[in-house]
Amino acid sequence: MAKKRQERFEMLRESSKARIEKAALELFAHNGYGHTSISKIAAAAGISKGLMYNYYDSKEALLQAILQKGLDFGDSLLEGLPEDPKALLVFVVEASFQEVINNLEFWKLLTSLTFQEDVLKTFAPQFEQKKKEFIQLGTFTFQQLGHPDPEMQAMLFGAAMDGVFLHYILSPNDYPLEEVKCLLIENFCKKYK
Amino acid sequence: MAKKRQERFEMLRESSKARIEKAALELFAHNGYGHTSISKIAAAAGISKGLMYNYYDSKEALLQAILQKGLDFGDSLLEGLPEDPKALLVFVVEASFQEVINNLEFWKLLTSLTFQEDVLKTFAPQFEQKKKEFIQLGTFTFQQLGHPDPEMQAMLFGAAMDGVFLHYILSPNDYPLEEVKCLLIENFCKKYK
Amino acid sequence: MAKKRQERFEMLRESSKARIEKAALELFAHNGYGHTSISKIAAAAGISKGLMYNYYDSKEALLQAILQKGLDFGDSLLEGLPEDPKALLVFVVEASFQEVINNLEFWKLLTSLTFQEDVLKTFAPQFEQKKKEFIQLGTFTFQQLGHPDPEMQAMLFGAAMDGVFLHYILSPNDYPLEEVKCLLIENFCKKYK
Amino acid sequence: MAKKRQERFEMLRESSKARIEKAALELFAHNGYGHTSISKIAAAAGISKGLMYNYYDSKEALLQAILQKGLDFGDSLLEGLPEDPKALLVFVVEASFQEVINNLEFWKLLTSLTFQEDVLKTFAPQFEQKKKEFIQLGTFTFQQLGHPDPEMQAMLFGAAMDGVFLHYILSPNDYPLEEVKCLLIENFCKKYK
DNA sequence: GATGAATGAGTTTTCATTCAT
DNA sequence: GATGAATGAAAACTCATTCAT
Repeated sequence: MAKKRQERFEMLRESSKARIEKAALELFAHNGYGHTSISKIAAAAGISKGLMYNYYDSKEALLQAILQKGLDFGDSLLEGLPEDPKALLVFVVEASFQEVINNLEFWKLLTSLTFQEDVLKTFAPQFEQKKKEFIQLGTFTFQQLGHPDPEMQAMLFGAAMDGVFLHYILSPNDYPLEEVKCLLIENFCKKYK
Repeated sequence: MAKKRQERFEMLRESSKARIEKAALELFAHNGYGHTSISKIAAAAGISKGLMYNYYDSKEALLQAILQKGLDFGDSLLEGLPEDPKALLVFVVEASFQEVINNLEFWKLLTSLTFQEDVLKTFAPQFEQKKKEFIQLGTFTFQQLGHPDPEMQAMLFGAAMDGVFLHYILSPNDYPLEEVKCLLIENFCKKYK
Repeated sequence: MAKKRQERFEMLRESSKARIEKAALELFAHNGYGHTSISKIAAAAGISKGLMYNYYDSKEALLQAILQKGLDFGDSLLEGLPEDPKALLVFVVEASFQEVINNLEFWKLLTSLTFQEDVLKTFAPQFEQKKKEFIQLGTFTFQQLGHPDPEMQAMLFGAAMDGVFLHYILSPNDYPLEEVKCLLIENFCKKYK
Repeated sequence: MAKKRQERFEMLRESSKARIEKAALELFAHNGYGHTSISKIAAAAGISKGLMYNYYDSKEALLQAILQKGLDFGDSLLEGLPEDPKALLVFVVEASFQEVINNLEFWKLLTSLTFQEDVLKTFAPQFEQKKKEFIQLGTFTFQQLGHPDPEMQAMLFGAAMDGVFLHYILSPNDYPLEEVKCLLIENFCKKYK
């Protein structure tokens, strides 16, 4: 039947796409987007150069596909937040750390791309929106906790997390992530008189 | 002192070498190392492509020369430190923020290179050393201030600063650097019971 | 007769082969042979790329098949000619103009291929033969009409027709084909003293 | 002196550019623009592929440069026209034939490009303008010569010339250009009662 | 017959680097 | 020192063709 064939092709396609995206993410994260050639991706994925272009219009389109997948995945962070402000902050910290641990390569890639603005322009609006939401949530929560300058504290809080992630991403094997996380919680997730 | 580097620039201001490095730093910081061609650097510096190779063996050697200058800072940071632990932390924060403000382009470049391991490999040992010294100083100081886990607190402190710098570097015009700095001092530079 | 080709198309109308040739002719004529990919032809014909290779050995073989059909015309042109020399010339003009109008795309393609010698090399002998026959017929006719240099006049006559067709093919919507045809007849299809 | 060096470089550049344009025109005219790769041009010109891009931004820019040069050259056709209408037509015929003979390859290239509209879009306005001028001149002249439909006659006249050129371009060695030219003059450059 | 995933040779283009002057 | 013409390796991308199903 025709369906069988279509299914088979669908499977082939998905398997190849997955292989390509896996190889590309790995190489992009490790060597940088600019330093990773299609040839290397194809070699790592065990396919020919040309096949990539059956699935993605360009090298950049491949990157976009990888980023989109990662962003879809991370959308769930702000769901199911606790009501209690202290608990909420702790939850955000825990969830964020878990996400970075789980998708280390993706976050490494994303962070490295931050400095090549042109490649990220497609996603810039989405990022700005998320950042704003994060700051707003933080501002509101630090206000509840009695902080005198909740918005700035939210920014500092975000910066501290990003700083930790930066260090962790750069040497994930050595970094005492768990301990730093605990101190981060102690330092920020508390009543401010 | 940061003045050292400035002096060096002063001395070379009129020389081709200085013009090359100035143009290169600007372009590298703005457009990225990989996206900046020798042609553009030469044009911006007002010299010929060939002359570059009289001074530097390669594009990477030019980069290394630029980076080398940045390493002077760390040395000067740890000079003339106050005795008092609280004052010391405040001093380090103030000096670091000032350095990043003064040499924004250099730090933007350095941060962007963080994710191109190969390019930085020459400096990796030096950076590791500086980082260790910074952590040791922090550890000692937080101990003096009575923190129960001074080493981890030093790491968190360093991460928070780097996070703030990261955000500032990415949008230097919008970022409320001064306010965040004050909060950073309030949050970290204090007695811990 | 031109009907021959049409019949052939009728018979194959529903078949994949006819759909392929129809789509290919359209695309070749509009976008050029070189700029038309097999993928686009297959998509336009509603078949798979692979199927094309069941019918034709290569892209060029497909082109050759399309061109072969056009050669039928010349054969039919010289059938049923009037005896009277003036009437004969008028008949040739009318029939040729009608053929170009009816099969505009085919003639557009053929003309554009004129400048890609390699592609036409298969047909070069056939074309040469037709041209020679046409010139001979013209020579004979202009002789009957009393022209002092009938062969050269035949060549000029053929060139004038081809020139008109060239202009018409390049902007079929604007060109005053009918008026120019009338003048062509007036200028050439007459007694030369 | 600096001037000497600049002159020397200027000469080098011009000589390379001339070699490139000569090779390109030859190959474009013979094999078609699309079938001629940069590699082949470079090989024919005895230079490296890369050098082309020192002088032209792209393959298309090289083509444009070649076309522009040819058009500048052909601009002089309509200068110094005789007053007498018959003599004017003869003059146009003679000058046009001479131009095509002198720059055969250029005209072959230009004609072949007529069917790849996209490449010519830069020049389309210029061509339209020239064509219009030519038709207007012809219309006016045939009117002077007493032709009842001078505009259409001008179009036929232009078509006849283009047709002759087309045939000549396609087999320049065999074509009896001189004789056909004489007949063209006899047929068109005369009083129409 | 029919499909479309997969291939790989070929194309345009970029750019760090060399070198004759 | 200084120049910029010239090189060539490598990059992104295209597409006719093959082949397992």
